[in-house]
Amino acid sequence: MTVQPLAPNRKKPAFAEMPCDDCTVRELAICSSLDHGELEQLRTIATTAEFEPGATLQQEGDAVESVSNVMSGTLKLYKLLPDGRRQITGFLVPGDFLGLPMGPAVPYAVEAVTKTKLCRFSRRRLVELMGRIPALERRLLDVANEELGHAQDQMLLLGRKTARERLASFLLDAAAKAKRHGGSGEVIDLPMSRADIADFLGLTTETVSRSFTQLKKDKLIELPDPSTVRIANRPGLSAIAAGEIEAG
Amino acid sequence: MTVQPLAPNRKKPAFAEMPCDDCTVRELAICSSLDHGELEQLRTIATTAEFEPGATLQQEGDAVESVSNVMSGTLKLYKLLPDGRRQITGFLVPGDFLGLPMGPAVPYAVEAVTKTKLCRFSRRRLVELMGRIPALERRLLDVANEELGHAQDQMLLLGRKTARERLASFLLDAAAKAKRHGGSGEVIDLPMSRADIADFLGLTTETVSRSFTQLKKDKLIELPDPSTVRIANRPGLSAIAAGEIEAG
DNA sequence: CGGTTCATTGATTCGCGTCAATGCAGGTGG
DNA sequence: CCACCTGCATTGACGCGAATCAATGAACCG
Repeated sequence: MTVQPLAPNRKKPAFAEMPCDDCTVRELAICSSLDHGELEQLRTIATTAEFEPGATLQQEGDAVESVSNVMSGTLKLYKLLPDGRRQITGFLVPGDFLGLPMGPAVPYAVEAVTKTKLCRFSRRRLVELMGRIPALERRLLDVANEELGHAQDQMLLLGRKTARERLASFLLDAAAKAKRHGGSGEVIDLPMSRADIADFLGLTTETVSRSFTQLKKDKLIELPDPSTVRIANRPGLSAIAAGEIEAG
Repeated sequence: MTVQPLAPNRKKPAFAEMPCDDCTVRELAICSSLDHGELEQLRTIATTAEFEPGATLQQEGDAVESVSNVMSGTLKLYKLLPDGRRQITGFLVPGDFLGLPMGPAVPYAVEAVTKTKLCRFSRRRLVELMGRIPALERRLLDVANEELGHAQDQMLLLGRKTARERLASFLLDAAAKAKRHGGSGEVIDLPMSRADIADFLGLTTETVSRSFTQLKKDKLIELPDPSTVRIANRPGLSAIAAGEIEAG
């Protein structure tokens, strides 16, 4: 998951600085739908940017000037209520697209969980490109459809699942994501804090922690350290995540 | 429980049966992006179908053969857990598009709340048309983006809002929807049961009912009958929905 | 080393769920 | 026309799962 260091680029065409050939997430990102010529066009409007953990990329309501592919690192998207209650609507990992839903203003805040590198496009120019490259628009529609599916799963989780079921679902999703990026599917690295997990699952840190302990006691997972989880009993964990178990 | 279309149109071009000129939701539906010639093309692949209240249009996991515009009536989309817990992910009203996210199988069940009329297209042929009509694809992307925005709002609601706040949010959304269709924005008709509202808001019917009573007591709404709500104090209701109020 | 942040665990509270009863239409058949 | 359902909304009594409040421990760091 390591990426070679980059010079700080700003607005210059990033031809030399951003060789797509070296991009480790090209097959996952929206770029995967493009042929060589189209990729060349996209490349000319792309720049890179890097953020440290905790950095705020944008606030809810900010004007959207750019959209991005995540090249490395992890981001969190969240919404806030006036009194500070927070709901994290998603985590973005390498290959994910940042910028949906596309509107004049972003409906959520974005913050870096780990050191994160983005491949950025001007939103305006991307829209222009979409007009000329149907495959790009199609790909974006596919991504939006995927996101919509995840969002609906998350609604079921937040509206109807117990704390235990929520955590089980989260861990399985994380494992699936990790697998897409060369992970084993058994061992999961969780770069985000318990508070982040709680705000994603609609719980508190205490409840998340207790649920971890509970899953561990039941031999469904192992917890070598707080940010590393090993799935010890996948069928059991899946059954809980799916809501197939009566009691705990 | 399952009801078939009343007007059994199958494959015939529905020129006579579905005169778009008479369509009252054309300006709201995906059709709004099309010029006359394009509308003509879409019309040739459209048929209509009608469903009685309670009719199941499709089950979660069914193969997708068609997508639709809602012409009249109300639909609910929902997901189920094995033990019967249900999460309604959305209600569709006239002008809404049924079929997102577009995949090989629908990730939710669809049921008619009231008598409902659909303008239906073969999914396969719509995808073909999308290839030829960029505006159609663009419009669908817009719709998907809109849906994504709503989904994220709903995640905040389900994960972090109190029962009272959830109901206030729901009523304001319903009022906004009604206004798009010529309603006053003050009086809301709720065709769905308390159980449906509960399953949409991640609550129980009892809690929904108690929250109604509470809002009524606080003079924020009036409730002439269970399916009719009048907003009596919009600023107050908005403040609650936004989570700006300390206590109840 | 003190200071800070974060995860875990325990004790207690509370909002909402569960269980139960009542009321109120609307439909049906005698 | 009325007796009797049946389904839905409302209300009350009570219990539980997760939140809140609080303390401890572990890792990191200047």
